[in-house]
Amino acid sequence: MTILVRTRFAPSPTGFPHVGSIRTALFAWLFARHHGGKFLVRIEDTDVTRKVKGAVAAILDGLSWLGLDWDEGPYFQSQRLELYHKAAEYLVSRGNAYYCYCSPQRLEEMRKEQVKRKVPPGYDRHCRNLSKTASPNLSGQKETAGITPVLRFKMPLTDQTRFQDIIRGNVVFKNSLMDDFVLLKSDGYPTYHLANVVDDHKMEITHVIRAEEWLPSAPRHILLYTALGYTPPQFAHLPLILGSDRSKLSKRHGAVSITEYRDQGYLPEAMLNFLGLLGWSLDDKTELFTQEELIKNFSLERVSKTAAIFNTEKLNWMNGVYIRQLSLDDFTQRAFPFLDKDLPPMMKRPLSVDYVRQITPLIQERAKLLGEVTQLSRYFFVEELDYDVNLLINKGMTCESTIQALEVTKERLRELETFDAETLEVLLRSLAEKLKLKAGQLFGALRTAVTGETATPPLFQTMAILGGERCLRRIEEALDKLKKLSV
RNA sequence: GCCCCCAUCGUCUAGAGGCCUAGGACAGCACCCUUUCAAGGUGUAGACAGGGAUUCGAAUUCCCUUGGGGGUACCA
Repeated sequence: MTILVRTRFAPSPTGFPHVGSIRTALFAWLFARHHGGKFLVRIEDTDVTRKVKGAVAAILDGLSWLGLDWDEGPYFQSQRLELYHKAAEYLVSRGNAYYCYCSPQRLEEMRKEQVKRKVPPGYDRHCRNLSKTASPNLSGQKETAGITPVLRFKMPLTDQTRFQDIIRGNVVFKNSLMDDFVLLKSDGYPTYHLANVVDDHKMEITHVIRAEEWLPSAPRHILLYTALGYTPPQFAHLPLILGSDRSKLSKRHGAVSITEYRDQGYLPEAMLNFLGLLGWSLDDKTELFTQEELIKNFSLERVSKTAAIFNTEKLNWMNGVYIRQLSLDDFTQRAFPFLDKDLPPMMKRPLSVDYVRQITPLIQERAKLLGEVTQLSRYFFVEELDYDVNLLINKGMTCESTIQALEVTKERLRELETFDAETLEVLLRSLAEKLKLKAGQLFGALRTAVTGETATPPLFQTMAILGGERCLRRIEEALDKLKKLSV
């Protein structure tokens, strides 16, 4: 009998979807899909104070954007409180949990004291034996005095807890070093530990795939499963994603939310590919994967143990590869919203799709991000060019020789009947020769005159799209600038 | 401090005792192509953290040191 694989992605809605957490989702999803299992989404919203509005929608958007579809959920822990309370009661009845009346102040002082004395910090188990040693109605007294207790797990004082992590192998923790952690907070919500264990069991999760930061909690969870009479699932603790300074990737390192990457113009295919390779690899050479190939080849056995730095350079390269692979229509369609958003608002809308489609072939292989498209093609849209006159004067040329070259060119262009790239090339190459200029010198001056840039797509194609009229006008303007400079 | 995890080029990684004078990719550099910029091509530089042990033989196994990271909450 083969067991159906069930994995889950369990983010807390305390912020926007971090690429690290999305990478975790991706691996859990890939694992489920590879095994023909189920993938579910569960929102761990048990911290009322840290909830961020819009976070759930952003998380779900991020998943959908990458094509990570889920079979169940999203479940919300805040709607499942009863389940956790039942589990808590069970633990109390079995003597595996107890109420704790210690005030936050007392706990804080205790912690300070422990740090000062250099002993391992942790709850001192002050209330652990309260119900047995004190009078039976003590709890009643405390509660009427306005103290709402928390529920703590009664940690075994001896022995060790060990488990087999799929990625890390055998891991062992001493029970005596773990404190009696909180299961139920005084506001009635469960902590992560309780809710997570109860839900993973109830949802029949077979493989808990999560980041390494959870590794130290794993033994607590295993003890909880056991105390609850559950069979623990398999665990796979993924390596962390680090920022360039080797600390856990965070806002300080720049963009961390998957939605930010989307908005900058990264392609979901590229993002998926890149994230898939962060901590996992197939072999020593394959870099490019489609979603299907990722699913087909993914395995937890090939996930590395080492934390990985998020390498934006490589992401950019990969995104460029994916952009170049797009069909022209697809690229145009994807670039369009960026042009629409980034071009000056006073320009008339809607933008001409036909015109945009003339330009995109020239931009496609030059853009690494869709967000760069506007900047790379501005002069095709904006009438006014703003550039430094000196850029018109190329190496080995003077203001005068440039003026002369542009004057002649202008005249010749004016006589032209067909203003296409081939005609322009024939004309301008021979013209450069006649003017005794290197092709680059003439073309360079012309390029700046016509686009205001020193780096553009091939000149003749660019001019053809711009059209004769606009080119002549811009050459005229360039000449004006040059003449002002020479007086 | 204590606990846990990890350790191959700057970065992502391949490597599961001889195939390794350690392979690939990004980034770097050089050259080629070329009207500029890209793209592409060719080439180059660049790593097994250190020390022991096991073995005929170690990047690969074990131990120690060092380094890095994570955890240590009525946060997840």
